[in-house]
Amino acid sequence: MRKRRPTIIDVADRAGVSKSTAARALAGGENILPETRGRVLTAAQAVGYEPNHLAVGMRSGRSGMLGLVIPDIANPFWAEVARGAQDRAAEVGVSLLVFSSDWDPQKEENHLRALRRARVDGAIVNPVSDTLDDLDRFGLPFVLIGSSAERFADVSSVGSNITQAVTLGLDHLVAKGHQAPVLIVGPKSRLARTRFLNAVNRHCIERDVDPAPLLIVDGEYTLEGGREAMLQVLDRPHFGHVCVFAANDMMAIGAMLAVRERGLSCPEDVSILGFDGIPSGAFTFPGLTTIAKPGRDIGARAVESLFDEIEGRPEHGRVYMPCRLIDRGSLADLSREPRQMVG
Amino acid sequence: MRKRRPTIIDVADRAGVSKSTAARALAGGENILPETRGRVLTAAQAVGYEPNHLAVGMRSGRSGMLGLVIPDIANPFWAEVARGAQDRAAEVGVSLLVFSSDWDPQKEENHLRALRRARVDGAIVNPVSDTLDDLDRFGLPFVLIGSSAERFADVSSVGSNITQAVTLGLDHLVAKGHQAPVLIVGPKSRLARTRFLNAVNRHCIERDVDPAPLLIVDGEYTLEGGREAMLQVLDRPHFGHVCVFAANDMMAIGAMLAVRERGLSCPEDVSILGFDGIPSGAFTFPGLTTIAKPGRDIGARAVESLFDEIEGRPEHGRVYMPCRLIDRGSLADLSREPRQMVG
DNA sequence: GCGGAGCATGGGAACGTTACCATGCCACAT
DNA sequence: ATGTGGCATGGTAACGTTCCCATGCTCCGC
Repeated sequence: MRKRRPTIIDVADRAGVSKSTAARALAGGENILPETRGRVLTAAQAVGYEPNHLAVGMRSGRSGMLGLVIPDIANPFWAEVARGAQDRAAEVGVSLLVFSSDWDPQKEENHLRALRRARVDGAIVNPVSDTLDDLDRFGLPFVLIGSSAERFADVSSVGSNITQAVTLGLDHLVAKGHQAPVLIVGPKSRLARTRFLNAVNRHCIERDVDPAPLLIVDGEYTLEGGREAMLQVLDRPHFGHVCVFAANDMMAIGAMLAVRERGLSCPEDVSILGFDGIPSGAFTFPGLTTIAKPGRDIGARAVESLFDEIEGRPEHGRVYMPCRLIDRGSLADLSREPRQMVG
Repeated sequence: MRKRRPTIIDVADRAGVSKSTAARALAGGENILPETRGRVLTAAQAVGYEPNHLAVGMRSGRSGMLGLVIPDIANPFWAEVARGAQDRAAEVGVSLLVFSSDWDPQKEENHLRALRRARVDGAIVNPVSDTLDDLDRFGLPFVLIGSSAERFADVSSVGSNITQAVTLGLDHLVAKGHQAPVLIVGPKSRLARTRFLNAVNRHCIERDVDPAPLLIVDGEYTLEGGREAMLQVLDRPHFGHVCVFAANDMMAIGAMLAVRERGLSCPEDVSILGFDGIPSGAFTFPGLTTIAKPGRDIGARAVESLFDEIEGRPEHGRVYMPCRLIDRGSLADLSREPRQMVG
């Protein structure tokens, strides 16, 4: 037989006051005798009172919970995002309901329904569906995250700053003496591919370089996709040091495996630059030099924006979080060596 | 101005019935005219009714939420556990409140308090504190997970089967022609170290081998810890092929880096067997052969046990989930080669 | 000396749901 | 014809909290 959990009435009784007074004391409100408050606090401690958030949410309309819908909590990047959101939410005593959608619109819809029913105060969503119907029906404040959020204008969203990231990467390559990197990018269907290539083009034009001759190779956003793309590159006739900029760390690591498979070595024969910043980039040999997306910051900032949204001061714009370079050794330094004239 | 969310009364009014009848129809209960139920369901659909779980939880005493407190959601193993728990919970329409304790008893306590206040129906906890005080005070059904749970007897807990895992690993090593592996284990203070070594001893005795001569090397449970341990092994005078069984994938990967650092190669000169099954074990070259802990299954089984606990049919014992071997190539096959006589 | 301001406290409604009991109706057996 | 049982439905209390208003008291100024 599990015993009943103490309520504010138990506290009030023990302190010899009414439940209104007990509530006032616990809320730290005004108009209460310090001595009375002390009695109530002592009583609450004594009976082991814990406020019932269900009741609070019911009465106040604020459940103190937020929803987080990401593709997969077991994916390192999304786990980082979740962690950032969690930490920021915990600072203000808010709990997070976490769901994984597996890039499946049906699951996404189910999860959003669960969030509506749980009466979360708002939600952070990496949208899978092409439309915002489910989210509109959501009828609650929400903030989108990730690159897929960029399809929707006039909605609050948080993502990484691809333009800045690409600039960072390409400038670093140039500083290390590399020219015209081969670009290993995702499949044509993916929005992220277009945005990555656009950023590269913009950067080249800004630096007065013609982006047209850059070699672009396709592949799935996976280890195997990167490996195949790299094999394709190595099997083309080529000359001198090869430099590769992969749109994703998985592909970059796959490319590194391919290099070794062909009996070449990184970074002596091939330089590889990744993009994501997954921790396991440190597990390869040499460690993967990459541009890290600020997953944790994105999660934290999304919670921040969501609070704004909830408080009724929405920004309705996209926030771009800056990326940073992690230098681990997969890039050769050719800047001291004699330049190879091309063309 | 955000408009009020429809309640069961709105549904009842629109269907022209009382809220009792509406509730019965929605609950799919007995004693209701099929035609009436139809009208109610249509009305619910029309007004976009979503049951308020806060109110349900308040009235029924079941919030439909579970708590999950793990060390770090950004750690691949724990992310897998979370994913497994999530999926199992979602099957029955239960939501998960996820918290990261960072192995910090203070944070653990705060998270448990948050769970109590949210009135979750139960919690799954990887315990950090040495005592169960916080959990006892929890006053709710709970299930422990992970190896740190084994400190506590007479409590429901779920973890991986270390004994079976070690048997699997050592038998596999023998099948590949290896003898007397060097054991790279964690620091003396850790409980997991003892349990790992005990399992090795038991296995040796069972297979009629003297475990005494096995070389045991210490290190932190990190990449660097594994690297240093391996360097130590390689710098000792040794002879022939070296075989290493690391108690953790991170250490195994660190060991692999050390091998390459000394100009040797894996698996030609050194064979390495890991333990954990983190996905990034596939990123090394060669891929890490390892014994995978069933993180997802552990999470799912913990939810299962927690349901039992909640329903009042507690088992109060430890469940050991079987591990499996992932063969990726970091072990040389010496079984066809001439045996090296030792001693 | 008395009215009213100001403060500490108490009483009660409301949030949305479910569980229980009451009501009214029809059909069937006596 | 009348009691009885079963079934569809309605009414209402209760879950634990907060918020608003009422009450009673003290203290101050006229």
